Amino acid sequence: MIKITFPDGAIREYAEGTTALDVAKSISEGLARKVLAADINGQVWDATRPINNDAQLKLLTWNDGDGKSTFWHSSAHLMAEAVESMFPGVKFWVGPPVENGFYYDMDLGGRQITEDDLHKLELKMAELAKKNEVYERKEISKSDAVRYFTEKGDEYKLDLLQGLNDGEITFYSQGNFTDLCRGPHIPNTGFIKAIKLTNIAGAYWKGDEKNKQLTRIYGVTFPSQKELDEYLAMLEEARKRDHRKLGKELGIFTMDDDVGPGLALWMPNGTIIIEELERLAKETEQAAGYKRVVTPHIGKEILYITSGHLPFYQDSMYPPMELEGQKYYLKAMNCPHHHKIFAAQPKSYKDMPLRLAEYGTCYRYEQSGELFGLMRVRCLHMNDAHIYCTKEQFAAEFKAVNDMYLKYFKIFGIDKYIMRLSLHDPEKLGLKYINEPELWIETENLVRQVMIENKIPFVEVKGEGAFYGPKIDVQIWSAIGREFTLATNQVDFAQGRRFKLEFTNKDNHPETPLIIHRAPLGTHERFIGFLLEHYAGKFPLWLSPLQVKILPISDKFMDYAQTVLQSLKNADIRAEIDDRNEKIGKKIRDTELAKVPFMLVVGEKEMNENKVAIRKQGKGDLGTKDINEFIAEIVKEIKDRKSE
RNA sequence: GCCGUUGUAGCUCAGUGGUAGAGCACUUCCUUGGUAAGGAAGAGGUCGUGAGUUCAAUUCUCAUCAACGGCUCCA
Repeated sequence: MIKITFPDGAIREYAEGTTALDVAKSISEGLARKVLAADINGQVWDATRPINNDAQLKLLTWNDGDGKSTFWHSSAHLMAEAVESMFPGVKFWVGPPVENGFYYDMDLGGRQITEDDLHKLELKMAELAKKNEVYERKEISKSDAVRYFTEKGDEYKLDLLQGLNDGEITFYSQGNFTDLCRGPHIPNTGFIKAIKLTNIAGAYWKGDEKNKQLTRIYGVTFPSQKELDEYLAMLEEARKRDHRKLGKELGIFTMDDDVGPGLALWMPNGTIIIEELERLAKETEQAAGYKRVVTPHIGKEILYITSGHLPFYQDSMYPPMELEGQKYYLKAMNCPHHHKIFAAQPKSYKDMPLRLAEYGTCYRYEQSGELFGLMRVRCLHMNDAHIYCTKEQFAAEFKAVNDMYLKYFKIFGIDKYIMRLSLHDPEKLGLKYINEPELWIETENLVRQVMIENKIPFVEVKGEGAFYGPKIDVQIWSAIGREFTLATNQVDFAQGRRFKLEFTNKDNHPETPLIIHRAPLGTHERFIGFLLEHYAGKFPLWLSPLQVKILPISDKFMDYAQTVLQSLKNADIRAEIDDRNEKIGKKIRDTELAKVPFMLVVGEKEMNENKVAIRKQGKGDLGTKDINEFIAEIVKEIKDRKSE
């Protein structure tokens, strides 16, 4: 007998070789029908795999992350079985679960798969799922595994085998499909009741663009049709929040073929938001001791040779223009210009820290396939600043920048984000990263220390650093689930020396400053793209391009509407009159859909009492008020930048 | 940049080897209406661009540009 310990601490005895499924059955048949896998001593196992020793056991169902992953991993195998039946000879690479479903990478041997095929594959999968095919686990020796895939001529699985040791190799089979796989899997295919293959994509083998491109099929499956329907409805809702759709509807920005890809044109409504954001940034930075500067959009080649950007990023800069025998580049970053401002006058330790801020316009020749609405563009306006400081000042300055992030996040009600400490990859020193191994370690520790001391939660990721130093990136997600860096706070130990930046320290010796690059509001493009999705287009009052719309009941009250408009304008409130020849219901509907925060309905009653009938977007009728009282209230709301 | 898909009116989308349609938006007229769509009429597109096949191309083929879904990349 063996002892099984349950999550609640209960211990029960079972025969040696019992399975998680047996355990579940001993509790209830209903539970057994839902068990997908089991957590045995912290490892996820097949529910049907014999347990031979005492163990901690947690039964995993659809409601557990690991249960879901197992379900989707098994679905990938089911899809592979269907693909193999339709495309004999197909070779598979890997097929893992992902955040919302699974994919499988495959080499179709020159054949093409179409959207029509996806539907056929779904039907085939459903047919196979109904057979309740059991996922069978088999331990196999490395030599047998190598022989199996050599006979099959499958170079991909042979490549995978290279990295595995004898004794840790398992095969899983269901129906006619056998795959090299560490598992685990759900008990049988019958659990998979609802199937949607979402798209076909190319994916480089091992994620390296020099390698062959494989075909990747993405899909998602569920234990019931209802859950699939809910998922599809959720996607539909997300699409409604897509900043590209909302940006067009609300007249925020537009793109035009004749201007060029990735070059957003800010329309009047979008420009109002930009100006409000810049006002916020200016106020905040001034209070935090920053000084504003303005620099040109271009610079000579030598500037970017000195900064060290050119060898790393030449391909993603717009090609240079030649004038007077000199090459000029459109600036892809503001730092070199700012460094030159630092260098323009001699500095002493008394000038430090020096914080130079600019909403700088940068141009980056991003790869065509990378462009994505406002989130990834070729012309961007960065909430940029560079802080030149001594080593002693660094921790306080770095923390102050982090505090500024948090202050902004509070204003915008941003609570879903992750701070990521982005580190260098030692294997890519000299290639992607400045070849200063010790300085890397030193500054990375410096940043890590600041984060730990200030108890700021963060994750660490290797290979995401800037070429000149480590950074803290704030990661956010767009409405359709793509991950983006919203803000960034970077340490630079390289450029100060490269530009021979110096200040005279207390001992009257020249010293090179540390530099912090920071952009808490990211770029206007990405930030407004994010805000559109964050607010679903319903901007808070202070950011809303149009704050108040006046809706006269009929044109008899147009004169009164004009006096109301004038009062609002005198208080710097962005307001308009809906002077169309339409009924009030129609005007309300259109103004609601345009997401204007306040509507003021004015008719005979209001005119006689010098009042306005207030209607709030999404909230409906709020009753009447004296016009000055209303103005006083919303002026305060605007000034406080209330996010609701 | 790579793989795949798409491109018809301002927007959302039908449609066809014989040079095009709907709804909304827009304009005009009627209506002057009290909290999410009043009525009528009208205007608007060389069907992304270029070439080829054809008696004839928006439709078929190729190229190109752009967008979209991914991959790679992101100072």
